[in-house]
Amino acid sequence: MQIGALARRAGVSPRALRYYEEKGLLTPGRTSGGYRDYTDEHVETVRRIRILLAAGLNTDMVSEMLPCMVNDGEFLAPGCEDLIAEFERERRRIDTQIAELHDVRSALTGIISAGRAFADR
Amino acid sequence: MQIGALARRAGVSPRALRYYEEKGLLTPGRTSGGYRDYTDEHVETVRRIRILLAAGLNTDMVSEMLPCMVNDGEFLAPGCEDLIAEFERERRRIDTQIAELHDVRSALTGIISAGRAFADR
DNA sequence: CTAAAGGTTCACGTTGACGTGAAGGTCAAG
DNA sequence: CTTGACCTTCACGTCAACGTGAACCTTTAG
Repeated sequence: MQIGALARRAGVSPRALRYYEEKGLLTPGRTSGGYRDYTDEHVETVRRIRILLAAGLNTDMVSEMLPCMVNDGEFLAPGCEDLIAEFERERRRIDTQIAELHDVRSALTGIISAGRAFADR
Repeated sequence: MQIGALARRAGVSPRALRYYEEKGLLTPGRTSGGYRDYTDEHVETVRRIRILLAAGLNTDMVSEMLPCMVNDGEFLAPGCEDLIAEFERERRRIDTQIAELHDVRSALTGIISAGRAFADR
């Protein structure tokens, strides 16, 4: 599969795929002509990358997590044990972020309902 | 209160306070010498700005929300009614973001627990 | 053989929320 | 009246995840 096909299937730009490779998140094969050659597994990998990036992780963190993700969250390679502390830090960061988002959400809800009450008067 | 004092009380840099002013989030008075002059209310305003920015809102959104925030989330000025639709869009964005964070959080938890099981074997 | 579609590697541009000097003005203290 | 701490306004630098050409190569179809 060429880069354009993967881009369409994964819903990202070819540029993004080249960027992920540059950051070590994706390692396609190469054809004799120098074209990148992707497999079906890469589609799933790209989906995971997008989810992790969307949650605010950076590419370094994603590159550490990907080899530790198999199926629905089982464990994979030796080497991942050393990263547990880092993952726990990241999880705390996410908990903090979720809490902050909840605060802002309720603030927004307060403004919205107050606005509605005002408009419905 | 000068900019340095507010910076210490609010836990931000003087540069950030000047930036907030440039973006219309903060409007201090001026002394005869040209120094910015802040009041105690500005401390609370800065705290709100930080919370909103930390939740991923941009300065434009914050500048629209601030005048609509009074006390613990009551309603304030006329003009805020027109922004309700925008606030609802923002709230949906936040809901999406929270869901994404929960997904990544459970993925992290899966990896961590699998790693622990592996280490405890 | 040739054109078109899609690929390749640079390499600079973008956006947002600031950081970081540079060059100089203000003000209370000694 | 001078030092030192603090302030002022430019104005360029940073970082991350790409966007956007430029110049060129590969592959398939007619």
